[in-house]
Amino acid sequence: MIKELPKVYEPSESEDRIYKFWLDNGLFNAEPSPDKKPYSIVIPPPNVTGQLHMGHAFDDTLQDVLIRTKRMQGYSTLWMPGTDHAGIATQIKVEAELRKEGLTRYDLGREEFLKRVWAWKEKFGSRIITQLYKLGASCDWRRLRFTMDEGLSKAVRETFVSLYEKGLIYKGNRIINWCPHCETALSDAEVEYSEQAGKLWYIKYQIEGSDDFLEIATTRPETMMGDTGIAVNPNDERYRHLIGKKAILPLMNRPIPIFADDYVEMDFGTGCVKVTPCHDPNDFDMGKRHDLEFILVIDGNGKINKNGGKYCGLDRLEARKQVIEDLDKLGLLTKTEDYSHNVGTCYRCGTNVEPMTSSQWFVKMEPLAKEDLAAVRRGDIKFIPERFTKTYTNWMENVHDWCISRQLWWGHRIPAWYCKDCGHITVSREDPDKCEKCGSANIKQDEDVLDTWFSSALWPFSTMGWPEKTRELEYYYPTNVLVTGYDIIFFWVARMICFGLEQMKERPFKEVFLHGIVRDSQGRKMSKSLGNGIDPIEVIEKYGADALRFTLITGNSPGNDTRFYYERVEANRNFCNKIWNASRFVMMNLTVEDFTLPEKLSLEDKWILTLYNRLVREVTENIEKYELGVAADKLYSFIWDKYCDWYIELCKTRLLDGNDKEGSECAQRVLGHVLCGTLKLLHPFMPFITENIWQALPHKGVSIMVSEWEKPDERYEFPSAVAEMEQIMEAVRVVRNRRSEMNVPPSKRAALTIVTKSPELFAGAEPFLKRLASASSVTVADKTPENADSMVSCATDAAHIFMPLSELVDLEKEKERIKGEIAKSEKFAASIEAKLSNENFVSRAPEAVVSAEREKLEKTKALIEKLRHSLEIL
RNA sequence: GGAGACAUAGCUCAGCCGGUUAGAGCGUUCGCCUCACACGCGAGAGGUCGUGGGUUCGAUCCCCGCUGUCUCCACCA
Repeated sequence: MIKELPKVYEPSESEDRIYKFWLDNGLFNAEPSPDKKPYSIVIPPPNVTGQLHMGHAFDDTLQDVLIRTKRMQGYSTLWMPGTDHAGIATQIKVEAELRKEGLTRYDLGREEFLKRVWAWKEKFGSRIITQLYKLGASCDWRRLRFTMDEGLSKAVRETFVSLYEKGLIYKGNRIINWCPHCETALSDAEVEYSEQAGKLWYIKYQIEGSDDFLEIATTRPETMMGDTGIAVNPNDERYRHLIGKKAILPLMNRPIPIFADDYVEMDFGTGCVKVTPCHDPNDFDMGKRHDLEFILVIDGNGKINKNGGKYCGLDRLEARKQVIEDLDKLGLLTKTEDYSHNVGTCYRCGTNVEPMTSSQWFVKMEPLAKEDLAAVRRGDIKFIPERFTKTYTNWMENVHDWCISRQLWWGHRIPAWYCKDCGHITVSREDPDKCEKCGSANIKQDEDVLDTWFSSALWPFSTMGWPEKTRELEYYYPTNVLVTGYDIIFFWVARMICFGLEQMKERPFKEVFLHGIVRDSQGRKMSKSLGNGIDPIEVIEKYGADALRFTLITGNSPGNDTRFYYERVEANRNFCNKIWNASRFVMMNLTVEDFTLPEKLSLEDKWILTLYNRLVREVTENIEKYELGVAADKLYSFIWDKYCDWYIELCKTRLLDGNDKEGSECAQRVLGHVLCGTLKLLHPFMPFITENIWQALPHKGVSIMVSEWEKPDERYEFPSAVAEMEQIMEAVRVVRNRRSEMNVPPSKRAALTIVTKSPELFAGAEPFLKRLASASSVTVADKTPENADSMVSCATDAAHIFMPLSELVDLEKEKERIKGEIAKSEKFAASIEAKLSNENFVSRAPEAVVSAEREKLEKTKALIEKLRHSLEIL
């Protein structure tokens, strides 16, 4: 037993050692076991070459709390770890490295480039994992998966092929979002809209065969070379006569049809819309409806192509300038207005996204979404907090087909081969060597890879070995809960539900526990560009993982953002220190070998045990309901305000008096029992310090993390002891209060005379009053002492306490003070009386509420009576 | 345009789906080196719970309107 512990807890000295101890003993390992119930969580896979940021720390702490709790509750728990290849993000990083050498990926070629990326992955792939060690994450690391592992790649391929066979994946030439910087298509979810200052240009078009003009307004003149029509509202009187005629497209001098479409708003701009089917989603639809020509004028690199006439080769922004200038010269530019509008940007690089038609692969969402909505409506999948159900259903109800092909090299290559002879596309589970239709060997694989989120969508089952039928899948699937931020509901959560239901015919998780974003102390998002990110590893090194974890868990509620303050980390570091010292105190006084509770318990033992029982019940319940912050708060206040501030102090009487062996041992057992139990309840939140202390205390088993979760024990419920103890505590408080008001130092002790109807109780409390209320002696009396007029008094509802310190007090001021207290209590009593005299209240409120009010009134009256008496004496 | 969240002490937030003399951390005031802890102990000050209605015996909590802040979705060229 360690008795010489340092006064200040130093987390850095033990955390790594403890983590290694857990690893060495295989305590994180998950095995399907028939005699246990399964509990599983898959980690939201971080980018393989990324670093741990506060968002991960938050997300993973929440998961670790749940996993550790369930493990202690006897479940066979699997926390499945892994990393994501993060297509665009990783490729961008490696390309940036290449650029330093003056190279592009095209210089290297596909194969060489991929070698580079793999090397990059080897170099940085383990960094984030070891950072998770620091946090205390209890994942089964033997099972670490990567989205581009062989097995997971097989899952991706199987899914692609089977969806293709069902007609749920198709290739089509449709309008998509294109990032000219990343040079790839993006899905709708990958586009972030931002308000940008722009201009609205008004341009004159001549009507064919006439001297008349019509005017259009546009924010994007650079696309006009691709215009193939002009639309007006069918009800617009101004333009009705032009419908069916043609206008001459300026600069290109090409006649384009004028037609009517409901889409056009009459009161915006001029009421005439230039239609560019290849570069605007709405125009694309109109183009289809009215059978317009489709002319692509912007290339993948954001430059105008050969269809753009003289502007060919110009960057889109340069082209815009030129077009405006030319129109102005021709006298066709009539007006320029400032106009602020939402522009789509790439979520990875921030570049303005270019809508354009392109031949891409899509997942047909409509038939899938039906099931996805039904599962949530049935309650098979529950969102916490519930309001996110609506976010999800709104999105699912309006979901568009998902563009899944990316013009990147890093990722899962699309398993489709094009026949150069017959044009047939062969999509296959095994690499084909000939066209499945015409047998030609002249086939070539699609150059593109799949959206990163395609493989992420399979994560809950691909990590467990699917498409093989594995023990893990059988036992741990579906997972119990998915823990993630509300910001990736669409990217990930919705798609996992989609593919889980489609491929497994079973939901991927039963519950989705959503949290918010960790912001800086000013409420700003932490970001690289602002430089306001806080590195969790630095926080851990300085304050310990437990303090960081506690900071992330407390002070917020599910689904809400939270701000990060060093002051809070410090407060929680102090809490660790408090636990450390309380434990140190217990150990310093230890002579018994175990913490079996004795038959005969003291009042204060009954009090703390009752409160402890309540704590066990509530903390367990709170965790069950994902109210982790509430649970943590309760542990904090129990340990600090109840166990340390009162119980330890009360125990000192028995522990330090020397002659009371039985009492001392009883106190030790209760102290130890409650401490051990509280450490267990705290362990999911603060795994390191609890293990550290638990190891130093008498214990059974290898580790606190596999010890049995506490259960409430009805044998230790003592409500009347709690009430009695409260009376004593209240007496201590009022005496302290009086002394403090008079500025009496603790060293100046005073003889107390207590007038009470519970003489035994207060006589028994003598040691407590001596220790905690600076009493030199305690006399219990049944009536006011003779010399009360020369004493200072204070009162609770149960006790009238006198102490001879009157020389320290101004009599008149004392009278005023008492009068004030009486007034306050009388006001309170009056409010209760008002309630109780209300017929409706007495008859309609629950009996328990009414009797509680009656009791309150009685106590208040008892207090007032004593205060009045004090006043009389003076 | 649609949806949602938030508005509680100087600051940041809790308040566990109606009954509390409304809580915490930090900050602040006063007194303490009290034999676990000054990363501490004791005692205080500080809140018309945004606003106007409604439901109820009773509303910080439920419903409706308003004001303010924020977020997401859609996206009018």
